[in-house]
Amino acid sequence: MPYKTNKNLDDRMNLAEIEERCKDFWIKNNVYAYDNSRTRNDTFIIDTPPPTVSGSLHIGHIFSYTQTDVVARFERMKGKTVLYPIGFDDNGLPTERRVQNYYNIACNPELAYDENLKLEHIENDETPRREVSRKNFIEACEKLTASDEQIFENVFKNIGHSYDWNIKYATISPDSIKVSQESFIDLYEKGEVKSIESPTMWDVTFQSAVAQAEVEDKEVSGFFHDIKFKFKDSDDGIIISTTRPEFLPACIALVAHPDDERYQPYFGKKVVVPLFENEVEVVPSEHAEKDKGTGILMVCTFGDAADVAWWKQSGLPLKQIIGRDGCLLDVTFGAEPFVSNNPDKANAYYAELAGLPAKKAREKVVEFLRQSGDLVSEPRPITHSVKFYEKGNRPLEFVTSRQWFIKLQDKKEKMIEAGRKIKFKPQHMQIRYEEWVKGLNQDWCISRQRFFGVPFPVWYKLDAKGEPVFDEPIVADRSQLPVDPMIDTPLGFDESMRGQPGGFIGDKDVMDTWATSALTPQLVLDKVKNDAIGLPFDIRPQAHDIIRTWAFYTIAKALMHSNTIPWHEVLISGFILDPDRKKMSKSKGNVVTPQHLIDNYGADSVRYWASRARLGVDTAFEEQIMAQGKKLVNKIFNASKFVFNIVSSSALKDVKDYEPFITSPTDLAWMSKMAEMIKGATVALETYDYATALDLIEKRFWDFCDNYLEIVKKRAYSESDRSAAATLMKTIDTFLSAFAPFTPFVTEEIYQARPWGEGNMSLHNTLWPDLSAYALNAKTDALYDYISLIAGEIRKAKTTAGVSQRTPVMKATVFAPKNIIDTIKSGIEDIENVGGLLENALELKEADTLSVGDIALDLSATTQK
RNA sequence: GGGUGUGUAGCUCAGGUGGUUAGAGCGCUACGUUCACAUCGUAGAGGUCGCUGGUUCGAGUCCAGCCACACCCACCA
Repeated sequence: MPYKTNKNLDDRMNLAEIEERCKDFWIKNNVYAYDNSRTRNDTFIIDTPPPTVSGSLHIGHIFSYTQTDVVARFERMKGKTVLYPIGFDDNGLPTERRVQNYYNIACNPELAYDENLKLEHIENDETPRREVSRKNFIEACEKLTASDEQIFENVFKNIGHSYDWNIKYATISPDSIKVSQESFIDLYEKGEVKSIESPTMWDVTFQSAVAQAEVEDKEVSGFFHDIKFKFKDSDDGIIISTTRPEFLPACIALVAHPDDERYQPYFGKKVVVPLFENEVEVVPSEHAEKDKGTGILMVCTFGDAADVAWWKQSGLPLKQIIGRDGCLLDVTFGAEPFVSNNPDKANAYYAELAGLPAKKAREKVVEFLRQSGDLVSEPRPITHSVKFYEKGNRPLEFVTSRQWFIKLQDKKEKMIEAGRKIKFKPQHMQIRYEEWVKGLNQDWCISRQRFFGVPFPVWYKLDAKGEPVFDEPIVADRSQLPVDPMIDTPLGFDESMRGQPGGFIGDKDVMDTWATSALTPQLVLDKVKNDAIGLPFDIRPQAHDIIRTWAFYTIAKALMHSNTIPWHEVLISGFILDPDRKKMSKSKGNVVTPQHLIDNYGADSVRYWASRARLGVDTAFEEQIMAQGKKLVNKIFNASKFVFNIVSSSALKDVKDYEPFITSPTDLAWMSKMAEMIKGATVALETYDYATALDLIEKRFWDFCDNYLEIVKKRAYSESDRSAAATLMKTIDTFLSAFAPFTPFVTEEIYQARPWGEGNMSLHNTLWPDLSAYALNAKTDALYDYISLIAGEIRKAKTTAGVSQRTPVMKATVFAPKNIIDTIKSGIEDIENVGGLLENALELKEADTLSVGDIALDLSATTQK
């Protein structure tokens, strides 16, 4: 399909029209299609980040994704085929959370499917959530993600990202589920994945386990409670400070440091837990620190991560009192593990607590302690940091449950080694990766007790009593994938045996969303089905906040699956900060969305803004830069239009092969400057330093408009001179290519409207310019600088005199060393033209240094307006 | 407490291997406006390069120590 040209750029520039024309042209002509017949060496592969589908893209996405697009476009123009996929991360908790809020629903897997269920967006979050079946819930997720993804896709197309839209994946699609389940099976067979029952960090709102990487600390206010644990048959005791007195019923020991003299006399002795009256021992352990608080603490199952660690090596019984919903479980004192010297009293207290959320239970316990006199002083307010799921708003609890884990702790060394084989840009981001790996203290919990995600390809046999046999999971055969164990039946079983003693049940959990997004390279390979390519890819662009998740997990999976690194380089983009240098986030309400900026300034200008920032550097959002970009785009358009006019009326109008006509010394000197620019920009782009490349190109372009174009304007219009017109053509062609990765819309429009050249092909399928043939030696090259300087001095003289630039110059003297004078002589006509010099007005005099003086203006010519 | 980065003009940012009067764009001021462009041009004002020491003939640039800000991790009785 040919491009609908705006012939000779006759119309005034209309950004919206240009953008529409280009989008249409690029898509209909498959301009950005990946060519799978090319060799790996001729292919550039990008592991594009699939944005999380959770509402709207914000300007930070546009920022970093555009930087990658510049790289992709450059590599394409270097002659490579670019495998530049696009994906959407639409499975997992973030999506479910959005769906719950958007439709105000919650999943209740007990309910039956309602095929007439109507889903509507509900703004008011006050009304209680409507409960829907698992199937209805998943359908709601599918519905909302589909419309969200369409919006994302439009924005990406509007900003001109050159993805191959044929290679589009979604992490919840059947293909992705298959790849993700294959990954699970592979790791299961390799012994890298295990299912164990153990205390796990648990989000009580989403009622799911979460992984270390998804946890973040938040400062919250709380209270220290000083509680007296009395020795048996004594009024003396030990005072314990705790922030979580509601855990008293689950207390299993008191712990102090072995060297702590204050408590040495008590080690081995028993104390009585207030209210619940069970006896616990005072135990020495390195776990406690002498100079923290009172130096002694109570261990409960489980108030925090340290409790879990201590409990694991203690051999003491587990007293789980927090349930999956964050409320206190129903337990009875009087039998193991809830022993008590006074079960009736303990049960009476506990009956008041059972079913309450932890926070409410805490208040109740404090009230009881106050009454019983065990609270030795009033609670003291403190702020302390507490672990939260990054997307949750209630503190995490430790709940014992059966979860799938991928073994990571035994691979720290290998992971660091792998990280060192990958080049991080900027380099210091590698240190972040290593620090995270070093600090790993848990395996990767990949199961989530949720609904919209990749199911585990696993069933469990039921024994004669109907209890699941977790130690011998039935793993799906690869031929069954993708599989949903809640619907599909394991090989060798009949669906009628589901839930029956001696039969089977499906694993009802889904996988952590990262377990799938850590496979983005594999998802892409699955899509393109080309055996000639594989891991490692060339680049992984991403932001620094997800080094510990996305980069880390992808490296881990590549290592475990194929013992390789997933990519050669990681390009870390910076964040966009708000004008107060604060991180943009929904909760702060300072998020800027992109579409109105594209509408106001044009896609090219927004891209210009993004391309100016260096990798890894956080940047304050500055709309002025887009205005600056718009000026540049306008200038590119107008300068091109001007050159088109000149060329159309010149002798070169119908000449295709114009380059041999570039012969005049000034023009050759200019072309040398252009060659220098291309060389610098190429080197910069090859190392992903697009910002430096843009800077070089832009500076030279403004120089072109301000100086070169002014210098040759007059000569270019003359019938006899073909060199100037040819140089202008070559210059415009070069600038169009050089700007193409940055401002693809305006450059395509101009390229297609050129009065010379073919114009059927997209500019973005042409090759990056090579001007090395024009690189001159420094002496000849300098002619352009001299002329610019002389013209500048004359211009300045006119400005200082406050007269029009049209004012003729009667005399001007250039002082310069002999060799420079010789050079200048070769461009004398251009100097006269650009300066408005009368005949013989220019005088050249020998001197030690180059300067311009004795400028005499013909003021009589400017008196009338 | 451990780690990383940043601190240069009112604002947003550039400033390889240390070298003459420290740069750009925006903003501000003045002037101009020529047949590509007012989404224009020319010129000007504006900086003790976070602070303090050190190395050096010479430091924005190297070293040490501080200060401020941001981010990551850990602790969180």
